[in-house]
Amino acid sequence: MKQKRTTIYDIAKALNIHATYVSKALNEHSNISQEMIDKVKKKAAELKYRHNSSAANFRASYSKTCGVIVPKINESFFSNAIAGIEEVCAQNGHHLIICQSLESYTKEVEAIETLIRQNVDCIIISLSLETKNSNHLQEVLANGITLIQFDRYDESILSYIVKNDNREAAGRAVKHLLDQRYRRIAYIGGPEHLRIYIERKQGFIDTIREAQISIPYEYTCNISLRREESRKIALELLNGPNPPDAFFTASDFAALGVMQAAKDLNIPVPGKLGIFGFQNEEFTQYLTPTLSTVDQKSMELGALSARLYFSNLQNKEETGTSGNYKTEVVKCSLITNQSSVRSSKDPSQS
Amino acid sequence: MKQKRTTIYDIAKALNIHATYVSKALNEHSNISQEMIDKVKKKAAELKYRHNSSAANFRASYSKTCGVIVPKINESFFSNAIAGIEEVCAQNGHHLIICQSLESYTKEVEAIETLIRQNVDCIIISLSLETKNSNHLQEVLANGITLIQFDRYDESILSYIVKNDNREAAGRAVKHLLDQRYRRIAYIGGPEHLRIYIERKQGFIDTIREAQISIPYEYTCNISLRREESRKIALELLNGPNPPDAFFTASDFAALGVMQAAKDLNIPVPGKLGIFGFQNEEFTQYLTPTLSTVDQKSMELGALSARLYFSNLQNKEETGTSGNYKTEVVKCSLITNQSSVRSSKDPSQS
DNA sequence: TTGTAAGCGTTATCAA
DNA sequence: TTGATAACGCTTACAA
Repeated sequence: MKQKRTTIYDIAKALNIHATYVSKALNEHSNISQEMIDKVKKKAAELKYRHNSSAANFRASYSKTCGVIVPKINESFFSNAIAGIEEVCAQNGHHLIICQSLESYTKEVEAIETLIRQNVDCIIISLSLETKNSNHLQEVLANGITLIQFDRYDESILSYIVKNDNREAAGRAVKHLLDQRYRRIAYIGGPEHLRIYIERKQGFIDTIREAQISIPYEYTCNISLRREESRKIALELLNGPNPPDAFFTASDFAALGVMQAAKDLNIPVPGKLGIFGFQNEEFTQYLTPTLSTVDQKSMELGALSARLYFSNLQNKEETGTSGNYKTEVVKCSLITNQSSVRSSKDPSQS
Repeated sequence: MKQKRTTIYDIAKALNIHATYVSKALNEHSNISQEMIDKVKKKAAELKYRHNSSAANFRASYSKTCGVIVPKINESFFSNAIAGIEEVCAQNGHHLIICQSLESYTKEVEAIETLIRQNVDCIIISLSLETKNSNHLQEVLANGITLIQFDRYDESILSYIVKNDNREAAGRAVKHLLDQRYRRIAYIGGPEHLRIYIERKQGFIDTIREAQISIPYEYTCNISLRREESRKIALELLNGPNPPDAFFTASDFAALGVMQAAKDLNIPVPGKLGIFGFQNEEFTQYLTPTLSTVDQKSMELGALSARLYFSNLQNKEETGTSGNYKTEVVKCSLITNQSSVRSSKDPSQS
């Protein structure tokens, strides 16, 4: 159906030279007269020739394409990360094939399959919440494809990892809450088969311990971090015999649930309840009160992931050896908004 | 560097049959004994064979890939649209190559070039604000690639168009403001080389006229719809001799600017000033007051764009003819939030 | 400086 | 039922 596109053969025929030579001319190989180059290029333009990357890539057996798998494209953390990846890839003449796992392990496995079939040069992934098994990641490596995990990673896999200083950042957030005279701080965390949630929780626990405060058993929980689920948990705790006076959550969506719960119960934030999220989703700045959160630098996280691939690539070309896998850490910054900053009049509870 | 992947030749060698036959067996052609199919598949699994789509696609001269170009991946309207596109494409065994124009005409042209080179089967695009010229879109068609424009489209190009009922939706929004007893309604619109901004403005003007109200000259403007720019304009109008009592804007970001201006001037919203946006960006629901907006059904817009491609594809296969280009219209729904709903106590100004 | 051959992995087509 | 050939468009290596 599609009309045939112009190929180097068409140009060759028109100029009475060999196709190979056209290819060389277009690529400006040395040993080609400038005259010829100009002639070929002119004819190419005339015939509206376009380099067929898919043919060239096929021959060279690479695709100049990076596969990206994220749980959800339309979640600002991920769309920012993708924006960062896209920019770096574009700068390096690579393209992006994007898949979403929708937090499903099965879909994630399918996406990996697809990308391997597609012959992508590297796969940049942030794992779904459901992913507990890493055979599919092993497959990526077995196919000689560079694997880069960002944010939600599996430590048991030999790959590049780009992550935040989760433990430290969580610690700083909790420290901030303590400084604001909150004392009964609850933690809402994520599924702990994912390392980042262990790290964030650890930051929480360590910091509380350092302050020589004990944490009631029910003050820490691990959930799937959805808004509604978090709201329910917050309601339970706040209605309980020993309500917390602050929440630190491993996700802004969970924090949103807490905020909702506070509204349900008419508890003033930050006066009687401090809230600190994690992720720096776009909406945090629009809430009333604005939500304090940990800025994960999502765009930078994405960009760094891509850069890691390209620097490794360059290294490979120059030295013939692939660099060692390494873990890069992007330092989070705290965004202390209204939800966690008390005025001096606000009472500390005890 | 990359170790060679298993091909059908490897399987053929292992089984002492011809590669062609392996291909047929894997594709379960008729005339192949079930026994053979099983044998081949078993060996394929054993050797960890993976179909090389890029080789197959190259041979078939299609790529089973859709190119997507949006101004900004990380703007919820677009990331939702992409999510919709992705889902439909995945269902149909197609992949997505995603580019962002960052609202730059030059980048958009480059992206088109890239996608043509990549041999994508279709291009789904929402134009950059800078795009006034459509030669690059013409090129897409000239290369036999299906073109689908959504939201920000150029009417002069023969392509599929997926858009909202912009004029009607704008009319309904303005009608709502009138019903809420706002009378001096200003309009902040976008660059009018893009049809959608003409349409939205027309909806505004028509509705105001129908109500037999006259619109002061300075009440309508066309800008690039950025928050700061809009805020400045709103400040000017609100500080002017004849301040508006409501704003209808062609974008939520512009509405955000207006809201900011109202805060700057301590004008109560919605009491003294009504605001109605357009786009249904995620943040609108988190503002205080929540922002009324026109829900463009971004995910549906994206999904429909993709579906249009696949139904055309099917049609082509079945009848051998490509269907006529058509324009699909997605009906917006009004989300009337707090920013435009007055209590009965609020005075109408005159 | 220019030309030729070969091959990347797949599959449609024709032959046995 | 199985095998062989050729082709998709490009580029690398080598020959002239």
